[in-house]
Amino acid sequence: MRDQTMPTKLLDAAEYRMRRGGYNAVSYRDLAADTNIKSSSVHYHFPRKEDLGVALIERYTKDFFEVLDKAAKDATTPLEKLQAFNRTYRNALTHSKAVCLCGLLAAEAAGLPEAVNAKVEAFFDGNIRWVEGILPAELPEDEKTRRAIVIVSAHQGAIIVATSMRDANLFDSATTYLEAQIGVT
Amino acid sequence: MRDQTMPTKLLDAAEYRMRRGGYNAVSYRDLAADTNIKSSSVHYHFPRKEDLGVALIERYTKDFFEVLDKAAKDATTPLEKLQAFNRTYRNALTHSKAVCLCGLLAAEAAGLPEAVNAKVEAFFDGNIRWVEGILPAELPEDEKTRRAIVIVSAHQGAIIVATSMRDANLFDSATTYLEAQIGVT
DNA sequence: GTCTATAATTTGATAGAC
DNA sequence: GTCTATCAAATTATAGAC
Repeated sequence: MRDQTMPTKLLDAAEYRMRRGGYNAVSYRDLAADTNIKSSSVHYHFPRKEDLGVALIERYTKDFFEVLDKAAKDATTPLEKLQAFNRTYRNALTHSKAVCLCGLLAAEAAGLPEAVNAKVEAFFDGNIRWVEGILPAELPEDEKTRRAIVIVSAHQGAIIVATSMRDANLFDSATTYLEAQIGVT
Repeated sequence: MRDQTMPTKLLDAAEYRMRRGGYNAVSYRDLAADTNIKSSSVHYHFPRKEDLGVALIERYTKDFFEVLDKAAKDATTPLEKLQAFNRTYRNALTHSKAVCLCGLLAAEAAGLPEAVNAKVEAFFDGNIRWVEGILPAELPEDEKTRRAIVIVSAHQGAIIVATSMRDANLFDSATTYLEAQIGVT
């Protein structure tokens, strides 16, 4: 694995902090300390905090859908595809031991720059459309939309509840039940 | 309606701000301005911010379960009781146009005082146990727990997704589907 | 209970040298 | 690209008068 560029190191540090404490839990001085440069140098890469936030969500969203598409690559049935979606969220919880960046920022929306909120909305819009696309073709469009929203909402809620109760098994309890319903027409 | 005491006014202002921007979006100076006193006077009522946070979650939790029990008072079937639970969350979204205080603080947990996190956990624990209590008696305990977690998670997620997408109907789309499953044994 | 005054720290951000 | 130096504003919090 070759050396990371400074912007990448900064985004890594920012993602770690922001997914645990939220937007305001990330400061330029913390990021500078994390990457062994000075805070003024952080401003060179991301002039305003809003720029950092937007870049972070863009990378997070891109990575999310790459992992998701890879996980769903060999899946053929709606159930297998839903399991790939589930694993992608579960991996975020297991490996990062943190909530979804966009779930957290969505909750904090009122205090955030509009450019940041727009990127968060796009993440959810993409999530819902992806899930709509894997549901059984015979379902009517509005029913697909409804179920996609349930599935995305339940995954977002499950990752928050599991994190709060410090028990990752709660995530599986919540999402396994969803799987049992996916095939039902 | 008689005059509110200053602690109540402060908690009202704090709840409004915290449910929109999170824990760090609430400052003593903002609360002082909201209630027409000085920030040092706010410290008289809540010496440390942690005290304010704990008091706010305690009140929020008490109010939540009072509204919930009242809404479920005349409900007899599991479905009717679930609908009361659903209405309680939906009211929070409709009237406050904000996410659940505890859902937001759970997501920000890593940056918050331990006393605050403990109160947030207790809110979720109470939520899950309440829903377990309304599920059909013939279900095995572990299945009741599983379904309670799905229901609480889905409501938390739905309020966040609906807020982010600025469409309260998404909340109904997500939760109506849950209702259709409640009676299934 | 509320005020004035103030302390100590942190924050996002900029100017200009190397 | 990174540094030193600095800034203005905001933050939590305290001391002491009324």
